[in-house]
Amino acid sequence: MPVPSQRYVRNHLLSILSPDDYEAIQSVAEGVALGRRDILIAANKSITHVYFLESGIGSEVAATPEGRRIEVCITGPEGIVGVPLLLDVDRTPHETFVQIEGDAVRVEATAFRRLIEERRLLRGIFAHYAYVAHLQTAGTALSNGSHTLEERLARWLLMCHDRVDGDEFPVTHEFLSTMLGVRRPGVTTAIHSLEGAGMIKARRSHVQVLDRDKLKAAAGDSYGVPETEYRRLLWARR
Amino acid sequence: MPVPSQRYVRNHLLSILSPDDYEAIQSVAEGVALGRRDILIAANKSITHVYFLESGIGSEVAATPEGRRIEVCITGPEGIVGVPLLLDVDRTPHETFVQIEGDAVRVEATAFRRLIEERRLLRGIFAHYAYVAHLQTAGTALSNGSHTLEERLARWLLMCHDRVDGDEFPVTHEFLSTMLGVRRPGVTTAIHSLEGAGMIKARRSHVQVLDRDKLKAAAGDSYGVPETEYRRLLWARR
DNA sequence: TTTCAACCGTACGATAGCGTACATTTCGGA
DNA sequence: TCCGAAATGTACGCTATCGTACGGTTGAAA
Repeated sequence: MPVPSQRYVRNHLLSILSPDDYEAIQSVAEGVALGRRDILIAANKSITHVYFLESGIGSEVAATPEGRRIEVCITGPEGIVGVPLLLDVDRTPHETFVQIEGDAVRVEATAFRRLIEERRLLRGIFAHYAYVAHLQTAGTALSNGSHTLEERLARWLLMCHDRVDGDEFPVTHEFLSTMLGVRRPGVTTAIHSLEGAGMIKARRSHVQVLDRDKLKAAAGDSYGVPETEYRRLLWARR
Repeated sequence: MPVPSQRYVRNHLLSILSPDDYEAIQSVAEGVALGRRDILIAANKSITHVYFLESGIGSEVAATPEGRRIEVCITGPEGIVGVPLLLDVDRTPHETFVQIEGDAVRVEATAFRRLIEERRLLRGIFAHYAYVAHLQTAGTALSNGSHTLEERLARWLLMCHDRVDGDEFPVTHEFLSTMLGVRRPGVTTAIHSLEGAGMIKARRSHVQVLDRDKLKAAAGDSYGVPETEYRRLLWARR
């Protein structure tokens, strides 16, 4: 698959690069389609590529040796999958997989390392994203520790909504329950509650956001901190 | 206060730098004493310095506009306080304060930026630490979402124990309750439970670790992932 | 030496979420 | 068109933790 010209690239980080930096990336990048559950970064294996999502969503999951899993960060077309490589780290105990299918521009690890080493501005922009990802993970820690399931669910739906086209996206209760680290029936009732308040519409394997403002209210202060910082650091940069 | 020679420096990151890199840092650094509750990085204000702790512990706290607070990461002499600066970010919504008093070597922000820009190896080592800090925050998210209070408390005590000299350190139940995002009486009973099992000894405003192995068992899989990665990435480097 | 604020112990009803089980609905493929 | 697996709805007793309140203890400062 071809890599789009910068004019048409949908990944926000790529779109704000200098034309020169973009060309440098383009010359070593390739386009790929991402299917649901594809593993982009496998746990404890060498990281082969970084991915700039053009559409779809990737999920980073923290795991313990005993097999406990929970989502700590999600990335869509606003970011980059493969933050460890940015930090000169070749592999990670976490796994990142495709939560919602889409397309991506990807760069092989060695080429990527060379690029960020040689290009200061490129490195700076990606570093900013790495920091926002840290804020998001910290926000997840905050939420997991002190918000109700309903608030956390609302936060999660908002974060997905930010990253997809349109108001609807595929997701099952079962999937949500492992991402949030709660029971599946707990998700079912929480979804009913949001649905009853007219914020969303749930159909088998899908959720549609009906009233984003109400959903924000339901999320309370669990939503917004990393989003604000993203805007401050990564909007309208060049 | 003077900055020690590399031979005697206690901060692990500084100790593994090349002599040349250390000298470069030393020439722009100063020694400071850190008192309990001193704020090293204030929320939403320009970051003035990075701190290499020589002793003591710093706490990074995520906060929302509404005032909700919870600890997401702690740093002792194994790390660096001021990760945002590493990532080219000048300020952050989080606050970092001194949890246990001690000493530090600190470097003014502008000088630090110049150093990491010019020195590739320095940048690499610090980037590795930034990644371990991300793992720790992710571990906090995992724990907050899926471990019991007793497991989380055990994890927290182990992480402190790793960073102080000796087996005893100052901490109040009240403080722990805000760090863990739980009720203060909840901490009291959890501490009693660990104490009853002979893992720790609690005195007014202090905790002493008696049996680290048992404490590890009590923490279950909440403890260990970032610690293992720290060893892989940052032990015996030069 | 006294005082008082900080710290700690404990209790009790309330509740969010758990673990589990099982029935029902939906949809894609044979 | 039918079947089976996946997804969803619901129920029930259980447990961890909450919110709150209050009394006891300790140690540093006056």
